[in-house]
Amino acid sequence: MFIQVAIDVPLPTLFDYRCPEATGEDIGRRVRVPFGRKRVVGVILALLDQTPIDAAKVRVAGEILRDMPAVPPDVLQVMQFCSDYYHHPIGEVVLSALPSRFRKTPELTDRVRLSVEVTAAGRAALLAGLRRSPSLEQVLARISTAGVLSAERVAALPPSERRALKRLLERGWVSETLRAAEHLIDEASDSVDSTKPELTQEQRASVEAMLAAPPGFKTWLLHGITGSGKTEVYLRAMETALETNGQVLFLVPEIGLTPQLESRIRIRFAGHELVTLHSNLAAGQRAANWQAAHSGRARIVLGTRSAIFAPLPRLALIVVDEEHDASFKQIEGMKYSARDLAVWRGHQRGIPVILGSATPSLESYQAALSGRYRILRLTQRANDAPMPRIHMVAVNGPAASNGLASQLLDAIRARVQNREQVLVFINRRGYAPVLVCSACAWAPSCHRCSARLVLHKARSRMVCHHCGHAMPVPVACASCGNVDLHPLGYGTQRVETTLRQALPDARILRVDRDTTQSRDAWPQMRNLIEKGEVDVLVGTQLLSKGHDFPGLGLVCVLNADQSLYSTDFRASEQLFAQLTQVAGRAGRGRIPGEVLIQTQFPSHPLYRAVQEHDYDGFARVLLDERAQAGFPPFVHQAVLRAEGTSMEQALNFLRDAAQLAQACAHEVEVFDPAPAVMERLKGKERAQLLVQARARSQLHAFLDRWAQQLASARAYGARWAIDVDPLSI
DNA sequence: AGCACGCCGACT
DNA sequence: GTCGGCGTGCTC
Repeated sequence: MFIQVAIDVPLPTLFDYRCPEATGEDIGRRVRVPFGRKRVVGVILALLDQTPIDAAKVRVAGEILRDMPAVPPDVLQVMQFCSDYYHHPIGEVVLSALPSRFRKTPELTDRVRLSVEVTAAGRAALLAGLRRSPSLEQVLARISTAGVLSAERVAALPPSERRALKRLLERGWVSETLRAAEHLIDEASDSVDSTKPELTQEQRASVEAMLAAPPGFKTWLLHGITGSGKTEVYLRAMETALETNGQVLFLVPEIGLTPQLESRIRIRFAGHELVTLHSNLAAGQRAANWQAAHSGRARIVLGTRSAIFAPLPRLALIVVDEEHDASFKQIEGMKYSARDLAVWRGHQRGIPVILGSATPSLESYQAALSGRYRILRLTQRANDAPMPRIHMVAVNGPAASNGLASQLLDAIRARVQNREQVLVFINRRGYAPVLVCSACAWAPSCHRCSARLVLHKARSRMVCHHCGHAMPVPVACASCGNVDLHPLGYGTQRVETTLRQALPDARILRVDRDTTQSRDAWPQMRNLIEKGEVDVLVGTQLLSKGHDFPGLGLVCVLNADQSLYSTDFRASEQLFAQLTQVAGRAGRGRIPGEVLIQTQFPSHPLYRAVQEHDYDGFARVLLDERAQAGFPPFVHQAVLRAEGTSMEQALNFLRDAAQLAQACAHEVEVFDPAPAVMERLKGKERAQLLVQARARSQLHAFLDRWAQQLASARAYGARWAIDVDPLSI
């Protein structure tokens, strides 16, 4: 008996091993195998009676790791589909979709351990004191101070303390099941009414439409304006799925940004176990949560894109919230779209999928227009709050009064005096994007990337936003020696400085990647915002996503115009979505919301559409343009990306690839190889080649042939990968 | 990707 | 004479 094993190497093949003990039960299980001169862990994908591999080459498999549950067949099928569709090596797909715990070679004694934390009973015991068992008390106190003792630290405990931990577990003073947000329930259940809110008419219509649909696969596009209560519709649909003992997979762009959503789901379904799956989890906890999903114990899995690979034996519903968000598309490694896979998996399992957004992607919207998805609309805000009023503030040239037009400063001042909160949104961090020589226009740039270094005054450094490279701020021009270097343009730091000068008494908080780096920085900031201890928030897109700040009355948007110059055909779609989302943060409480967009082009059709909250009209205009110009969703694209130490390497490979493509392309348009928009990135020269076709089937028939030829083509030392359905080209 | 083998330049 | 550069080739 032979087994076919997926191994974490960038090769498009499985590897066959002799394995007499393997049975059908072992498909999806991990196995220790010799590979080259190493021993690695792979996953068994198939059993074979015989192998076409040369008998002398076939080696004997090691131990099958039966302590872990097998990856179920439907998940293996999703992985196989990914490998085929995205042209990514099967071994990397399988192993990268598993929790990291399951990827590496386990030691014989290394079982997955759960993180532990002190229970309510444990806290009570600790308060009462454990005079007769000092060692128990000591360990209990340590876990209590640590909050959570990670699986790694549990494993590292000395034997005596391990024994103590075992007794604590037996007494129920410490619990093994880690529920990171349990405290949220405690906190929130005091203040939040958890009864179900009344549905608005539109919400009820949406819920009823879903209930009335015949069981089985269907994709619903829930198009609900900001504040219209999409979440409540998800919750009702989840209720139905949970009632019939099903499991729900709930995908979000990022976890941690909006813990309100997590606590809301936990509160509503307090009787059902919820686990999260995302990259910020400790390895042990992620493995434990994966197992909870696999066993069916976890009834709700709330996760980011990689959670699409979670094993869910009784999966009954998939929700993709903010489906337009670009973070559902992985841009490194296997470049999959979790949103598209969600629809595939819904079809595979014969269950409904809900894609929700205030600004659906044009792909999803077109699918709804064509009848492939069914659209559900929420056009009214749930709590009768009016939509924010949006005004354009015209400025002449980008450098209006230190970044902010006086009209904006006046409006901010008025709101702050009125004890309302203000959000100033600028999609660029740092102080100024360029530091330029006033004599010869020289500006420091990154030596590893084709990008200017950004001035970070707070750190006194020049920083590359692409590779992280940082250097001291130059005192003189490297080209002409002139000492008069001045910052050009505006970032969050500079706007913060301007605001501090203009509003010396206001409490100003900057929220960007620089100020939220540490793990609990953002939760603390959110706490300050919620308690009303912040007057003005200055931040990047971190602040635009899904938050609910009831005290927020005014949103100011500063450098939106930048996107109007972009060559990316998706720039308009994304700018409209971003402005709509950020505008949606205003006036969610009792305060009527207002949005001021500072622009040089106040009558630009995009701004008009944002102002009129006219998603449908604008989406149709964009779709017409896309149809005319032959862009997605009316064509299907793939990009062959290559990188090397020189541009010639990359281009030579792509020129050969283009020739191969011409030879086997029917109905497929092959463009010329060209340097990437970001020619140099992290010290690598990059180029790309676009191919597109009218029909998805044509593109994929072509890609199958082409990828095979590319595998044996000369690479000139370049590295390459195919990006199917690229988001940016 | 790793990690071998393999064939040519500067060092104890 | 050896250490070490990265070019090519393989991993069941």
